[in-house]
Amino acid sequence: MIQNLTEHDRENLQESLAKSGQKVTPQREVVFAVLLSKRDHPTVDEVFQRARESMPGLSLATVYNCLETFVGCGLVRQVNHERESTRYCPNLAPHAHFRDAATGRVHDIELPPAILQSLRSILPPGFDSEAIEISFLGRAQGGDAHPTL
Amino acid sequence: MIQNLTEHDRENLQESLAKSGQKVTPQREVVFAVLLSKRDHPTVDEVFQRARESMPGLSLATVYNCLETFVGCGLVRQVNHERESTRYCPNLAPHAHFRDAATGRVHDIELPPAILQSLRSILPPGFDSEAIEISFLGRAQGGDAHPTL
DNA sequence: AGTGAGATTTTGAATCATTCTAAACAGGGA
DNA sequence: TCCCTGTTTAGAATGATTCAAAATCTCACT
Repeated sequence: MIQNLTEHDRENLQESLAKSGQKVTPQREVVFAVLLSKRDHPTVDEVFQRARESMPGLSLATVYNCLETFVGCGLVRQVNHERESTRYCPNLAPHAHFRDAATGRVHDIELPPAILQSLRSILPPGFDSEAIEISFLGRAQGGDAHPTL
Repeated sequence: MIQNLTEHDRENLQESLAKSGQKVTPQREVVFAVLLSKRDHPTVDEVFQRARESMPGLSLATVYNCLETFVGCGLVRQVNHERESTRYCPNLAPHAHFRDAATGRVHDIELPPAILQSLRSILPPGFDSEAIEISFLGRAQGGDAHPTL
């Protein structure tokens, strides 16, 4: 069972929602509490299951709504920005991707080995990485970074 | 219309497939050619549309198969590893994610500001990034990086 | 207490990418 | 030729997410 929000967390929720002109609702409180009480990067469905324990009538759509709202006002992060169709590229050199928020286009960004190295070094001992994925989200003024390679 | 593979590209295809005991087929040639001829990170459906121009009978399932095969033998990269359900986390501090391939669990990895800075610096002029997403895929020996925060 | 506007929630249907299944097919030995 | 195995195909099935419309709630104003 999910415990209630602390005074501090409720205030935080209240303020963040207020900034985008939205209100605290019982559903939002429960969903937020779920997120805070077990920080294991739950899926929407997991949040739904857990939240239902304290609010049985809660609907899945509401969980989607709440999460979208939270992400919108910066209370919560989405682990997987890129939920559109998978894309493929034959560029095998290590590189990052830049998704232009305006056009949806994806550009390759060259990745210096030094950076790759320093990234690997931030992993705590015991963590072995096979692949690193780096993607920027933003806006590109000009044309292509790597026109067509 | 997609041009044929160059001698060199066909050899590359042939060898890579051979390594995992697979064969070159007309369908695979076409799909590979599509990938090489316009490097704009197409979705499966875009690949399908383009490939159909030179091979009208081609089926969508085959495109999925080919792409999976190519990724499997390292010929092609998938831009979006994480195609499972979206996950959410209330950790707003800048951090990377580490997905344990064995358990599917996602761990937070602290991200030193210096690294974030150097990452931003690799963007060519004109590219303005609002968000950076970094995720490792690999195996974790021990327990959690950030047990429950 | 009553009314109305607007936001929020609910239910269930719809969408869309992806995967699965089963049948047809292709090609290379025995 | 006949089988064996890998590949392709069409269409059904799955699963996450979104949408639409009706019901409900909140709160300001009366």
